[in-house]
Amino acid sequence: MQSSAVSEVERRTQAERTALSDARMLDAAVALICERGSSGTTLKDVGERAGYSRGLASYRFGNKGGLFAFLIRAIGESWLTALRGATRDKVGLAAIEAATDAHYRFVVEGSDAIRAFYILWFESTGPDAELKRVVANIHERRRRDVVAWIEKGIAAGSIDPAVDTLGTAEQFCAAIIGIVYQWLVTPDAAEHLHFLHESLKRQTARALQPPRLTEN
Amino acid sequence: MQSSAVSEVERRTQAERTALSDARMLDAAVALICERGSSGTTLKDVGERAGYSRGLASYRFGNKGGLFAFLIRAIGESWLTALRGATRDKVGLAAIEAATDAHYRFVVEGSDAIRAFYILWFESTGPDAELKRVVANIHERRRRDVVAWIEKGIAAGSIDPAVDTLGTAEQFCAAIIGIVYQWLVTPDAAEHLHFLHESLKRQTARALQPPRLTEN
DNA sequence: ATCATACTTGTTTGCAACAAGCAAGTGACT
DNA sequence: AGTCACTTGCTTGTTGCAAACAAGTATGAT
Repeated sequence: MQSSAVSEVERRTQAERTALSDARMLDAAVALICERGSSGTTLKDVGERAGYSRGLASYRFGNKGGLFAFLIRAIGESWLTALRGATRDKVGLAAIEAATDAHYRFVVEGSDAIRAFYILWFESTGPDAELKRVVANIHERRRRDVVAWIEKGIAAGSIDPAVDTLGTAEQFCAAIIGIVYQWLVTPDAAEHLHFLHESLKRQTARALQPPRLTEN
Repeated sequence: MQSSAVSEVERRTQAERTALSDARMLDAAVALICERGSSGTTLKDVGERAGYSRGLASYRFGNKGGLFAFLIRAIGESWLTALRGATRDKVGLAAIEAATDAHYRFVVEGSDAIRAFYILWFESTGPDAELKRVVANIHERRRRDVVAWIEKGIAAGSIDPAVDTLGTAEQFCAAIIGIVYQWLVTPDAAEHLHFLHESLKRQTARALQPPRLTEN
């Protein structure tokens, strides 16, 4: 509004230009991945759908792997922020339950971006190097968060110290992945997704508060 | 050995020829997928690595999706057979535990084929149509098996009839998927994989034999 | 000998990847 | 403030490669 308010050509700084094209290409890529899958998404289409030339996505991200890594990073970051908000000040089972709820909401609400995110996530199982590293990194961070919650719960006295911390955390993360998988292949079953999250909370609660040992 | 035993060119029936080339291309594809991922695997390389021309894989399977569907079907079938053997005559928790053990062994032993199988499995999360249907089908069959085991366990009196049959089955299948994911991204941790399977058995046992209700 | 089926080779099309050019923003010097 | 050299965002031209299909050759069947 400041410099040439009348001119139709809005003047932007270089940083703003890239930020804008990045954002537009992110949207375009998300839409394309949801529509055609990641292998059906071409760099050409990403650039053009974002309103630029066929070459821009290629130029900016180098190759398909670069684009995908960018997407995972960007969406993953926004997810991480949301998660931190949801679990702030919580420890132990309460934190895990809050995180599970947040995950459910995130999946249901953010739909398209999250779907693309997880499609890429699962794609990273092949030996595709870069993407694999990024995803493994996020996954590891998740696991560490869960471990920390359990340990703080133990310290606070709300969780049995005898609990297998690492094992439970891994089980929990594995279950989340499994749930997401179900959602991806059966996207319509929204209520079903809710059920699986609830069920996971119950199972984790049981794992963290083991029944009093019978003495044989 | 029958017709021209001396001749170096062994005579085969047409059926044998295709069976042989199918098998060789399956091996080649498995190896390539493990080495380079599915997107890095070309039909040309599959044909040539199997000892044929660049065009054979394309001719036989039509397109990449066709090849992948073939792989999933072939490997999935062999897995299903192994599973049926392992759970024969078992019901309830015993069947589920046997199936879990069988899954663990299958993954550890069959390594390369199973890895390729699951890499493709996870890839099928995108909207790639054909592969997706095949995988969803196998997944559904698995789930139904688990439901049947639980129901038979209830009928046999070894499982509490109040148990949420479908929910537990889905939880179980989701956990298997999650475990496999872990293995794919961290293939070296073999003992870890064993732990996750054991842990899943324990959790499922708990879910199926809920602690006697406290009466509040 | 003929026919059918397995397999190969030729050709087209489309994308990825890179290179070279054009355009828009930035900062310094007057 | 104006304009000039430089940097950075973006586009267009080109090459190589794989998918997909068509047309041909060889091998087994009858």
